Amino acid sequence: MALFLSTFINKVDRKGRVSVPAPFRAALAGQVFNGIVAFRSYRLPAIEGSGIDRMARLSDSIDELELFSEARDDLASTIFADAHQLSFDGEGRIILPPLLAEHAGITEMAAFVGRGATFQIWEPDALATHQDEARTRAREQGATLRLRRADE
Amino acid sequence: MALFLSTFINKVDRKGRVSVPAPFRAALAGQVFNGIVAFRSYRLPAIEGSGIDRMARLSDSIDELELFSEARDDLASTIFADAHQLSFDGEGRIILPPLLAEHAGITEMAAFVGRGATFQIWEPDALATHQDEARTRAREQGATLRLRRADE
DNA sequence: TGAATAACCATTGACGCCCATAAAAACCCA
DNA sequence: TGGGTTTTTATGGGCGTCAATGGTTATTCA
Repeated sequence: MALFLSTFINKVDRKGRVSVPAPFRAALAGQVFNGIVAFRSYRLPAIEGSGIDRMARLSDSIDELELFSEARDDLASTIFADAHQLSFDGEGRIILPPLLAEHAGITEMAAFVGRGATFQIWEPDALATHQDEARTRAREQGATLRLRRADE
Repeated sequence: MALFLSTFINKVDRKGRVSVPAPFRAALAGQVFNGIVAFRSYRLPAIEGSGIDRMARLSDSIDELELFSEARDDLASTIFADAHQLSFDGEGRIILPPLLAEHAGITEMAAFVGRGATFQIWEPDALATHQDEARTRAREQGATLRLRRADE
């Protein structure tokens, strides 16, 4: 499974193209679709991104929700209907669809933020604000995580 | 699992490169990514380091939290966004990103401190100060530790 | 035929890769 | 055990390559 780490800030050119950071491209290498999958985050002013492999897993997770439930319905329509397949050009760039760019407030620069199995794309200033809040919240609530054992 | 012991102080050259101590490199041998993962310590003026295997485990742990929950979000953005993959050059060196070096106050020299499954990178003087304090605190509080049995 | 998109090429600056050297550690053998 | 030899580390520097970015031409679809 791909592992996305760190944050990279790249420029959006006048044609709406952005380079996907080389390490992210490397993490996606070998997947059936040569590009990324992106959709609007429904809680944050950001774009959610991942490889196409992850979408298959998401589909499975949602499949496990109760049939005809409202939650399932909402998730399915929010995520899959809104998902864009953005393929790489020869230089590893994607074109940010206006709808997504707008949702994240991206105009000049785009910040690619690793989140482990997925990543997000933010407007750099909005990202800085959000991270301050997230860090504070994580610390205040003493968010902890039990680390899985290697063989678990 | 990698095991990092002892302390090594190496020079940072003008290109920002530092040799990772050979014993640490040996401990990391065989991992999928030939290098280290580093991020700013939350509580200390130091850099936290580990192999990529540990990050993969962290990613799996976070994957078990509820999708799109706030807690998951906060953890992911706090942990992964700030992590850097630093690969070894042919001589076992890494380049310290300015952001990390700055956080730890590292300019000339870097101290690699083994902490078992992980390690830290310090500015040598700051490390000495910190260790004095830690030692004093440990003595005052009579810190003890129950050793796990081998099969526990 | 025009607009949007995709494919192609060009530039530059950073980074990875290679070689060289010196010191230290490990090794070997008498 | 001790002295000498070999190997490994740490460190410094140069050069080629690739990533990021910008622009131009071809191609597709309405």
